[in-house]
Amino acid sequence: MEKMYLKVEDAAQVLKLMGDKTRLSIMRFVNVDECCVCELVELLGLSQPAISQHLRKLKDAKLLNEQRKGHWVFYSINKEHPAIEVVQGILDALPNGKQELEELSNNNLRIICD
Amino acid sequence: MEKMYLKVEDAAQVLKLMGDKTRLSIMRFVNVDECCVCELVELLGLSQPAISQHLRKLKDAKLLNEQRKGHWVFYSINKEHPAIEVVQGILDALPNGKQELEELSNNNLRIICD
DNA sequence: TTATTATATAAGCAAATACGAATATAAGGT
DNA sequence: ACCTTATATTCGTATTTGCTTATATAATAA
Repeated sequence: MEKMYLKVEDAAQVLKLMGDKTRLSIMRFVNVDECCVCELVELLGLSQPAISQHLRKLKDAKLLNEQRKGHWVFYSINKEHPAIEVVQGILDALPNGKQELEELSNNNLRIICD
Repeated sequence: MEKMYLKVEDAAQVLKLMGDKTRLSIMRFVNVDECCVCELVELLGLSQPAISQHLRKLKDAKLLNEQRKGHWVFYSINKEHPAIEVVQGILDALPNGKQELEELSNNNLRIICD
């Protein structure tokens, strides 16, 4: 199998999106488990519109999948993204969000749907 | 050896810097071989001040080393950077700059100092 | 010294960005 | 139908960004 290269412009777009600490942490969290907006608001300490706007950019770039479950909209990492290996390489170099998500659980702030 | 994680803020800074197609290509080129400013100007088709300003940002972030040789200032990738593995992972996913640098050579536009 | 070449810096500006406030939409419960 | 909760969108704004133009600095050669 021949190695596929990303286009420089496409890679730059992904890196620019991940080059913001809020969005980078969103990716850290959804890399552990899908998250709904209110969980990310809680985890990141920003306003709901701010989080929604970041999520929209990540979704527009196909880095995230969106799935509504009742009241909530859950976001998950898109493992089919052409740059997924680069994305995972980046996230692997960071402390993942597992611990923070567990703290959310302990405070009964996690949303469980199914 | 215990795995060292980057801080989210530090990683975000590196990604933001690489999230610009001009700077990302600068990194592609210096990853092949050290380059002077005028070579990068030629390769990237931007003004000398524009390139200088991009180089300064990369240098300030310690992603690049600077070395003067006579008239010229050569920039090379800093292999000691804490995020170097992430950086290399990104560059490995891109077509490297070898071919474009060879074309420069063929047009006698490469600067050879030592 | 003066001229030339390579690079850096400063100033100004248009475009992009990240945010909050206010408002709109969507879903479920009463 | 109404209310509440979760999310999205719109708008205004302060900040940042990437570039150009003009100028300054650094190194070498004549």
